[in-house]
Amino acid sequence: DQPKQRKKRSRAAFSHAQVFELERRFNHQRYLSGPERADLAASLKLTETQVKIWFQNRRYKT
Amino acid sequence: TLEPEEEVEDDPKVILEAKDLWDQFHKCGTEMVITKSGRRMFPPFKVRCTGLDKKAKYILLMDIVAADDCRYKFHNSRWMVAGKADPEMPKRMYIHPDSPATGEQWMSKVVTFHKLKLTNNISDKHGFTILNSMHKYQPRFHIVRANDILKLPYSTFRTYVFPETEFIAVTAYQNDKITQLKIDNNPFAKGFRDTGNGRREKRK
DNA sequence: CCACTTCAAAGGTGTGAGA
DNA sequence: TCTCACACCTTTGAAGTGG
Repeated sequence: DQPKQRKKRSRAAFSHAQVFELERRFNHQRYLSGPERADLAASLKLTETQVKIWFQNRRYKT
Repeated sequence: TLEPEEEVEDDPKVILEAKDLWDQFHKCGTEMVITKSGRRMFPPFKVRCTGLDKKAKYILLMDIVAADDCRYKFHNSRWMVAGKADPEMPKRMYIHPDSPATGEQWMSKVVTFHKLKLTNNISDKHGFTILNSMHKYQPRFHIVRANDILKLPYSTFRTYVFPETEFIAVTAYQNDKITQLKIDNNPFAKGFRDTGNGRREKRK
């Protein structure tokens, strides 16, 4: 499914499926290489920056 | 006991978190609200585990079973038996979302079941725990040694019961003392506390 | 990359009315 | 007894800022 994007300037909330996949990958590797990040971003329909920041936040979060 | 699996040495011990709080509620007769859309428990059911095998994988789960076969009513500020229990609801197990995980992982943190929700909706599709209003229930905690969730039904359960977590399911609170305990301790109900700082006005 | 912060959206409380 | 919309809170977590 799609991330919901409405309004001007608001917080993007990733879909359940997107988080599930991100989490699954994180469980396997805490760091992503450039190409890996690009692939994952494309398959999840997220920007590379979003994936990068997600992993960064996820690592910090305990 | 009779698993063809590798030798696993464990002797699990489980302690209930926030026992003091549970005791306060239990003393007054704990009530848990059930709604169509699902309601969390308060106090939240949390446990700390020790004595698991660090390397072995475990599935942790909960269920909530009838404490007796009675229906209750709250009369004259007291819970009284009001006849035989209604037909039992479909029985559901709540598997902790982190399952399966290693003993080391489980023991490293408090195991929380706050995502378990209670409902009175017989045709619930969310996997919530379905209960009968005005009936008494006992939550149970289970540890199962298993690496695959599909093997669950054939595995050996180790079951732990904490009597102080017993409660009566209600659709609206009956005992004012319970309502007050919830308001005083549940952060989400902070808006109903009558702190001198005159937010909310009158209370009876 | 990490450390922390920011700040809406999401969502959990009991209420009190009306069945 | 039960249900539902509120008002009033918290928690969540992507994005911001600086190192």
